[in-house]
Amino acid sequence: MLQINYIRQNSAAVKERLALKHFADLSAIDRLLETDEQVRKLKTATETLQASINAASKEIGMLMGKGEKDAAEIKKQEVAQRKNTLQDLSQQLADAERSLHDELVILPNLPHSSVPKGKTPEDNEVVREGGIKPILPATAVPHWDIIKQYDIVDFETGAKLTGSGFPLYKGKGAKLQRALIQYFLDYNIEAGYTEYLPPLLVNESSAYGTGQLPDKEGQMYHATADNFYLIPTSEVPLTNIYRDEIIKETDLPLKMTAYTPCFRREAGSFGADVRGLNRVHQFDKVEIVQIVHPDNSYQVLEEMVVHVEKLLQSLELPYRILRLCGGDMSFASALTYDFEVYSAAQQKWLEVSSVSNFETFQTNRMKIRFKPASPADRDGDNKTQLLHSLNGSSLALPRIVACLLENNQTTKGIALPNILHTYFGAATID
RNA sequence: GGAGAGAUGGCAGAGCGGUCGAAUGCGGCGGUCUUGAAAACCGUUGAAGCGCAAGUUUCCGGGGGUUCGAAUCCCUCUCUCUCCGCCA
Repeated sequence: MLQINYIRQNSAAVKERLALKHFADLSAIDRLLETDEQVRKLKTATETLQASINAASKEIGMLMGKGEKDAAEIKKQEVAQRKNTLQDLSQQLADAERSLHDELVILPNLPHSSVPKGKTPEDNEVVREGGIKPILPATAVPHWDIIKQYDIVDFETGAKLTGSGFPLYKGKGAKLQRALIQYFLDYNIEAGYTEYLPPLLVNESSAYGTGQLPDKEGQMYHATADNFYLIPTSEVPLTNIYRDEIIKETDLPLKMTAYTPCFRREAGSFGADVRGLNRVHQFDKVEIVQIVHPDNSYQVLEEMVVHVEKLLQSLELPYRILRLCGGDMSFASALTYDFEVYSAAQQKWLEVSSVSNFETFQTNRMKIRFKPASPADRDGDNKTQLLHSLNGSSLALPRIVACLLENNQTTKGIALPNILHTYFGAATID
């Protein structure tokens, strides 16, 4: 959620930034500022009245104490009248505040100055590419055929158990998942991230905190009997660990990692994109999250990008890094880098990671703040400030698996990259 | 699932319907003392908002109510703990 103070002071810039994100209704900003004006007027009026009532109540207490009952009675009547007005005013204030919140919460985050113009994925900017695209034999097939050949993922039985998009991993397929998860976690921990194993269901406040609610409700599975949501990513529980906390500056940065299954309803998706492991309702992902000082967040973002890049390099997969254009970015992000790996058999790029800086968009909702350590070394005061939050996949498994299978297929089986041999307990899947 | 107890500041823990944003202790920060440190002593120390300011409002788990006035009384929800039941 954007901060109203910022919008008030920078309305022209806000409009310009929102336009880059293709936010349709820029006049919403003017309406928002009007509502804000209204709220502040009502607030002043309400509080002045409340102050007079509080003062009168104290007087009544004193009069009662002195035994001057008649004088106290007169005061009571006065207060009763003012309370009528107060009720009216505070109702208006509550309405105005609700409108302000509703108008504010639908605004997406402002894109960073480096975000390229554009509306569709074609407008994303390729930052760099790495790895070597393999030259596959004529007999090469896509992963949905490979998994049948080696009997390692069974979609039909998954559909029987649950529904389509719930793969059943089997034998070496299951073990490959476990090997990748273990490797990714070890890699992240090595880089200073603390491992967590969070709940897979979260309450409404948590889903709201990271921005899944109110607008993306339909994307999550909802356990209605208890009003819990199945997490679409471990970003949700991880970031919410620090909801409503004021963090000591000396404890920064906070670096977290977790493996969890992720659940996505993916309502409305269709077509060739959804074949095999390309898009599923339940998948495994290892996530990294950082909560950092606002001065460092873009440096940290670059570090996270390099972190993920090296991970992909270690898997010996051809990849590219994209800087997403305004139209392709997520609601909450200020700057996003997508990682794609090249699926040689499908002859297309598959997104395997998305690394974003949310600046204060999430932390404002969650009230994740810090108090500057020493007021003396800054010229301003030492008011608590919002921190910046960032996250990225490191990494999401299904498409990595798809590429590993497709790009490494040989007549003697799937030749796994060196780094996985120990984790998997073998060099090939055959 | 059943019965009971509880939720107060970073932590622990008081709190009679008015003088309570809240005693006290610990912790934190600053200082005195010290070559330095410890101890001792002194001071200071919650958050959010409105206002140019003076100031003022709100917050004692969440929501609602009683009252001129609620941390304190009532209702309700959530959570925690103890005991019982069930269970990997």
